[in-house]
Amino acid sequence: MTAAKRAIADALVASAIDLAADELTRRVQSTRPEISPSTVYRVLDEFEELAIVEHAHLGHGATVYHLAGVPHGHLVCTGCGLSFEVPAELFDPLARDLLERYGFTLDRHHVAVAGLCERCRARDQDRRADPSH
Amino acid sequence: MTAAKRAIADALVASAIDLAADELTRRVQSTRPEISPSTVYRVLDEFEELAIVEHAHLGHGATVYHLAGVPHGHLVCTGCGLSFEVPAELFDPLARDLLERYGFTLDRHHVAVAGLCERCRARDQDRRADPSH
DNA sequence: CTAAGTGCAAATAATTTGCAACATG
DNA sequence: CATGTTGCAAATTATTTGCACTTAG
Repeated sequence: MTAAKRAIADALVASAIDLAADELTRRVQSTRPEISPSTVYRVLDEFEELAIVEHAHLGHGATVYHLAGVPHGHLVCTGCGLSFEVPAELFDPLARDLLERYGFTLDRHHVAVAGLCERCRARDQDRRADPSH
Repeated sequence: MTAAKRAIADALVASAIDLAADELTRRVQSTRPEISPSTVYRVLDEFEELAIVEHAHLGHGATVYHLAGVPHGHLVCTGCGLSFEVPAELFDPLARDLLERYGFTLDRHHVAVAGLCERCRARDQDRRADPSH
């Protein structure tokens, strides 16, 4: 294994949450500034083929990556942009339904659904109740 | 209402499926070649604010747009790239769950989940059974 | 008229690719 | 030493923005 791969793997292990390639590159470069973004993308691709890493698409934002082995879905708030990781089992009933009705096999660790978090929901309702709009 | 908006609205009404801004621009330009992509993006934004149009993110592909009023979710096959529209009610149980457990209000018409369609699933299993890999 | 809307070209952002230099086994 | 890896710069794709010009009301 090469130095670049080592550094990228380390950064992935060290981070608790999903990271965009962008952010991952920044972290890797804090130790090894010579490692280029393209290498990060290439290594991530390779890691994915080896099933070491998985990615998900969070709305319009950049693709995020995380170590495989901790399956989880994502809730993305369209109000504030924050995203939350939730256990993959939450999607099991849906997965069963999709398989039965459409023959579609849901990829649970790749799921990101949009909506409003509690806070943004509340703010939205206030706005609707408020006459000034 | 301006000519550009009229043309874009017409193209949206005429298309049965969700379109990327890219494809929508192409269709609009087949009639009015002078209409620029930036106008398409700007008008789509405006239509969204008026709740005439909604968008969804299908995996790593471009954002797709469709007329509001026909709520539906999307299944995106990571094998062949095809996407399927499914009734929004399919996500109601999940929506209920997310609200109860996380206070998260699912945006049903904005949902796109990844997985494998029947055909790609089958191909995948074949590949796994086949010794040549 | 006058503000809103538009075309065009340039700017961003995320990602990919070509290629020559380099490191690893 | 042969091959797989990398860094860098340039190319791509999707989208946004600045700005001068046009058009609808």
